Amino acid sequence: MLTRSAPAEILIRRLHRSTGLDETELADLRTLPATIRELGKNETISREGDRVHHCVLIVDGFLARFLDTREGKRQILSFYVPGDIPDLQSLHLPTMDHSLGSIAPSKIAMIPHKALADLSDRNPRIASALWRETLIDGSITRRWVRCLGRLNARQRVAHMLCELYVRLDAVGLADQPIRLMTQQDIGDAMGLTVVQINRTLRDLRSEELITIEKRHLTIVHRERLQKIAEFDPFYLHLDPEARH
Amino acid sequence: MLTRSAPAEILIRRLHRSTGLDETELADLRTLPATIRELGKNETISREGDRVHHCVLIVDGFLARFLDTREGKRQILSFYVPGDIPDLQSLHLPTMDHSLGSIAPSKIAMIPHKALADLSDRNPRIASALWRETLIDGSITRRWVRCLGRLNARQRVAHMLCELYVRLDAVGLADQPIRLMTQQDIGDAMGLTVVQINRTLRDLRSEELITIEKRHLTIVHRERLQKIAEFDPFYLHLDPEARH
DNA sequence: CGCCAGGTTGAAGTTCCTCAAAATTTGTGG
DNA sequence: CCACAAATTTTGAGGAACTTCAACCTGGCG
Repeated sequence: MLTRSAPAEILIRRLHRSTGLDETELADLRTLPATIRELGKNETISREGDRVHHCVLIVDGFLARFLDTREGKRQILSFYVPGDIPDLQSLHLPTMDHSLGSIAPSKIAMIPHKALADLSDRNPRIASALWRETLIDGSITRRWVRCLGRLNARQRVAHMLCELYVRLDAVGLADQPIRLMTQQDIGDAMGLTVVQINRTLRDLRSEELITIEKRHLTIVHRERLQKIAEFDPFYLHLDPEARH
Repeated sequence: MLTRSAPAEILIRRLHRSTGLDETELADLRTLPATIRELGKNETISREGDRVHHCVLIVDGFLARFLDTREGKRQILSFYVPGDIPDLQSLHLPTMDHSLGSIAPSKIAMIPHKALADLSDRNPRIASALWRETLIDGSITRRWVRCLGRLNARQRVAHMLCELYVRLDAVGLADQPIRLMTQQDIGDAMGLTVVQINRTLRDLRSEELITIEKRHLTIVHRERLQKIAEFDPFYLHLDPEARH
């Protein structure tokens, strides 16, 4: 059970923020059964083609969805932060069309599909909130398409950092410097090589737009970075009432 | 009303194929009100930031979702073919986070959100079928991320052509040569310039993998083209029971 | 028949990749 | 807490893939 457990509270806080539903309406989430799992770095949770029976709620760490190419190159499709449920789509499409794994030591709660489906049937508001989360995930993926298709390395990296900051900030994790994933992971996400990521980060640092100390990122000039990246957080739909 | 109209039948056939629901279960779709609209080439239906109140069902033609960059570059996020509802997400996220427009003369049916929402409430099977469509759309977008991030021009174009073929085939429109969008549109979709698209298509033609006559595409060697593109149609989730 | 969107080609330039090596950081066991 | 191995970051040099610019075709349509 998630009763008063950290996972339940994370999810409630998250859905409260994204949908505006109050705690009473979301209290049902505490009835969800869940198995906690601790993961090291680079552990795969599910693979393309797998049939899965649980959804994953991130309690701590970073996960990523990814696809591989024949020559062993990896493309990360999306990063996920605490409070995210990266494989919510598996509730309706249980055969994975991509893989899911950790890119940092992480803690996850595995929630059986059946429990989530039953809860959704009982509680249409929660069903709707989960719907919404999945659609926002789609919006993020579409931004990445634009990012990969039309921005250069500098803009892509800047965009990724802006998005990461805003998403972490939304769950209260951007107060201190942000622990970054490896440059290889950033490259796999932005469709670039590690070398290029390294040079781009060096340039952003030398312009004093960001600092990185012991792998921890601080954004020094958020406005300038956002301008470089053409970043507008609207696509994250963080404010349920926002009208652009 | 969509009663026995072409739009209703297109949607019923489409959802029948993708979900396995039979005609009786989907008959309710005929009660949906709809306004038919004819579009020329390159007409915008809705823009990033717009608040919309209808979903669009494609009856004939091609639509595309897209995002622009500051310098006026356009990134197409996805192509849509007859039977698709490209903006189903607007039912839950009514403020557009991207734009939608035609890339060929097209015929669309505009269905009011309210009617679709009411029908979904009344008929959970249809609700679920629509859910599924949206999730498949997400799967397609994720493939495009991999395509843009990790494939070269040749592979990207091959992938796009394979996907277009299979999606059109699924609605019975791939028997004759396929009327292509402009090379500019293909470039905007694959994150490449027109020039590069032109050269890539020329190469694919000279290898006799495809032929293009009067802008109509025929895939001569589908297997070889799929191999080049690393194309596996599973991600389209066309067969509701497929397990990879 | 002539206009114009769209297709085609060449040449030069840029961005990013590849390969390779070295420096630094992180993690682990003693 | 140190020493060592492994992982990650950093830098350089050369090359490939794609872009940019600019011109010239082509075919469908009024």
